[in-house]
Amino acid sequence: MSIALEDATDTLRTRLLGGGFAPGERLREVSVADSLGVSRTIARLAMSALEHEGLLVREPNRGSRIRSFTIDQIADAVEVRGELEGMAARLVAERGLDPETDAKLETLLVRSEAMLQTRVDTDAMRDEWVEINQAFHDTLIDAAGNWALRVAINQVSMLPLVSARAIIFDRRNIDLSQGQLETAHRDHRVILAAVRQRHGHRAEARMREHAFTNAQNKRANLADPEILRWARDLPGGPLIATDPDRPTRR
Amino acid sequence: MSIALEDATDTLRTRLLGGGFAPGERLREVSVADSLGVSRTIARLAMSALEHEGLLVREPNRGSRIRSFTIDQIADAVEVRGELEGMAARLVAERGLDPETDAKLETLLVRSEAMLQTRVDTDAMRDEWVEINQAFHDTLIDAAGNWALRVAINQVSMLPLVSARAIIFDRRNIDLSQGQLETAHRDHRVILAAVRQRHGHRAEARMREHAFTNAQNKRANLADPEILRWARDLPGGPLIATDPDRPTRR
DNA sequence: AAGGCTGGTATTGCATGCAATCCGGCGCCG
DNA sequence: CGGCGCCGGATTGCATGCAATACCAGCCTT
Repeated sequence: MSIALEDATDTLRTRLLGGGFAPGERLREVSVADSLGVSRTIARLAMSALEHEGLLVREPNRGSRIRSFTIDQIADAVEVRGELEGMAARLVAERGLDPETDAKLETLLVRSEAMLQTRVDTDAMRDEWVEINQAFHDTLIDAAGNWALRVAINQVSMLPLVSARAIIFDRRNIDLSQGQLETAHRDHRVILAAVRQRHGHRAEARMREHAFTNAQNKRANLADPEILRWARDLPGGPLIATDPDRPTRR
Repeated sequence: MSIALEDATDTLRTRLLGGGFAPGERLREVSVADSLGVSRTIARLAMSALEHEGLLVREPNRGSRIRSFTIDQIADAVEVRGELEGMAARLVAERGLDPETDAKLETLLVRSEAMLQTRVDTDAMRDEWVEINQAFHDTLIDAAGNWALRVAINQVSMLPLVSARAIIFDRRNIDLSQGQLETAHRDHRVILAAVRQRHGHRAEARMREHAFTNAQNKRANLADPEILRWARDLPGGPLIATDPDRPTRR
């Protein structure tokens, strides 16, 4: 991709995930092009890319609409991600961890532990936590050395609130939130230990559970109207459908 | 997508998978456009779509090249498909099979059994077998009712020789080939039985094994130069890299 | 003679213009 | 008064033209 197109795609994606448009809203090429300051061609290509990513649906001769996602769809996708990452963990365990990857994962976990010594209660800390979490998952996936697996995970992670970055912090109840982080961290520890011991099945099972917990938390959290309201500030949050059975139409 | 673009994309995809271009070859927009009888715009969009599907890689300002796939990459992708279809089988088992789906799967298996009464040794029969096989897998996946799972499977199945359609028949040894079909069919029978009994874990494990066997067969078969030569007639066959370490350059 | 630079050519990247299609409103006819 | 058909505006679909960039060959310099 060229630079202008890539910029336009990124900007449009961010705008979509950030709630620049209402779910179900129809996107007209000209307005997209104008708002991005590019030509219709570029806007069209960017929309095409986002269509492939699953954020837009294209209706022949009618242009594109924004997809909206139900909480169940999101949780389902998280479970799929868990299945795939479970496979990644299994593969790495079976094949063995090379020293650099091992060290990298260890460093990440040490950083997590350092953070957990205090409470993760500032935005900066939350951001750092997200980074570490993402890096841990990515490192493990890449270590599996299975290209198709990488692609599949990227595909599902593209959906809103599915990626390892999408962590919902409950600001009302810091203790609860902190507890979730501690649980997640323990999972990471156990997974890494299992991988080191070449326990493929255990690594897989634990990774799956790790994701399943996440999916269940999302289901439960997003059912809470107040948490849902916070979640709308997350990337993709605005795309959560309020009423699953009646997708927003114009 | 519009009609001209869709046609162009399909044609180009078929041509790529069919070996119209050498792996690693650079595709120039004008030549693609001319050969498809469309404008550069459409050619460009079609190439962009195939890039998202993973068949092309785009280098900035340098256009697109055809990806080539090593046997290992293909087998890896088959294993990923197996993992995902295993999940699908598990979900269906846990959630229970509705009567229509049950009947549909049963019908497919009965048809398979009828075919296995005689030898599957004509092209027409092989095609029918492929259809049935594909339908069985698709039905099960759709029954899982997990959209992200569907998307992920479609994504990996797009790669050459990965989909449930890509069955390599060894024409030299009909007995061997017939034996593979019988094994595959027994797998299907066991999977359906496990699903009916709501044995999620068993259904998953067997489906995974089913795919793993397939992946192993592909690894073994494609190592055989003669089978590899036949495989090149399958969709995507020509994209199999002969020498993994030295991707074809112009 | 070898290496670097420069100009030309081929190719991609982007914008705009024209044609095809669709949607909504109005009028006509039953 | 209601339904059907036609027409105009709006929007997408597609093609072409121009600009930018990268590749390559030949020359000039050292």
